[in-house]
Amino acid sequence: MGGAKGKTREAIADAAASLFASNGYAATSVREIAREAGADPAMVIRHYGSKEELFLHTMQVQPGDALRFDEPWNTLGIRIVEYVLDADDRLRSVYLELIRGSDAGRIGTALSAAHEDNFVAPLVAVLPGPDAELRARLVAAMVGGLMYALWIVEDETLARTDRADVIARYAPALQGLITPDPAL
Amino acid sequence: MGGAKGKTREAIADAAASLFASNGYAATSVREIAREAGADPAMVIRHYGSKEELFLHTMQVQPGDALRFDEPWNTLGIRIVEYVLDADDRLRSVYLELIRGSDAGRIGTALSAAHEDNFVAPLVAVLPGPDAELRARLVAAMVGGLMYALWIVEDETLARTDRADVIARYAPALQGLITPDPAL
DNA sequence: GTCTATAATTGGATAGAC
DNA sequence: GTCTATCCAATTATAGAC
Repeated sequence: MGGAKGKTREAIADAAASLFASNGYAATSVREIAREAGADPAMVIRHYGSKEELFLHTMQVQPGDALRFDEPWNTLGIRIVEYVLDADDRLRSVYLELIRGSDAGRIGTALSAAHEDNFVAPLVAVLPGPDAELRARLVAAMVGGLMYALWIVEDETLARTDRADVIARYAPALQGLITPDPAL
Repeated sequence: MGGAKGKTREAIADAAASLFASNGYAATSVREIAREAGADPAMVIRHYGSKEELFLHTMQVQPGDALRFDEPWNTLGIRIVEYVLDADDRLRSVYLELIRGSDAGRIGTALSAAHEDNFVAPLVAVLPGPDAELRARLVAAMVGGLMYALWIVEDETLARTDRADVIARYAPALQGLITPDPAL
């Protein structure tokens, strides 16, 4: 882990990230990754063992991508919606490709882990009140729903809708699960 | 369209539906479908033109699967959540495989169409009040979120949670978008 | 560490006899 | 309508020279 030793190794990872993001897992070949990286197909396997390993190594939610759940609860719904709306292309494609590849055992596991680590667990940790775990899991589901509509179904009308309007309508639904409901 | 003429044709469709549902699009081969149907691989192509055509022909939301949107609005949120929770294996796998295959052009289009025809359009038609289209699209997103959490991520904890509790927590969020908000 | 060459499979789809 | 035989393209992954 140091210096310029793994130059081609990094080039392969970069090329893979770019191609997996653009064309998806199935449509990206090891040959194509090697060509893009200026390396040899054999090196791709030599460095990462298999195409799936390389995919899992590359398509990960980075530490910097994580949403902060430690600020005031009464605006958390808004911040969560903004997190999805403001996601950059890389983060977006990571989730998108994990979802699309979720039938392959390891990739499905990686998606479950990302969902659990990045949304469910932090939410469970901060949510006050009863049924915290259930509410956290349903909030996480709603986040997934926004990703689903915008990134998978590609609801263009929704994507073109004024950002503030989407937040004004969707965030309260999240907030309703975040703020403990005395009546329930 | 009658009689016992297309016997193998139907056998192929049935085998394809079963295999696509169990193993997904990519992992299912034309040869396997033929074997399961007791037919010849060539017949699969002869009848349906291509594997993708067969997939699109097979993995469709049937008329009987459709949710009714014409009953009283104040319980629509509950009925929508129940629709997802009560979905049978076939309907579930149709959505699941459309989502997973959504990077292939035609399949992605089919998913968008199913989403639009089965959720967004009927909702827009019945929702009263302002921003009906935006609210309909966000309700559809929430439905997708529940599918996402239960079927793609396979949140086992959520799946094991008491049905009534899930409804009690998630349906109000949908209902909040369905019932016009005078303050907005 | 790197590359050439190729193994070993598998896939979808077609041609043409019956 | 049906089946036999096969084509052709593409894949991941490996073996072994340099």
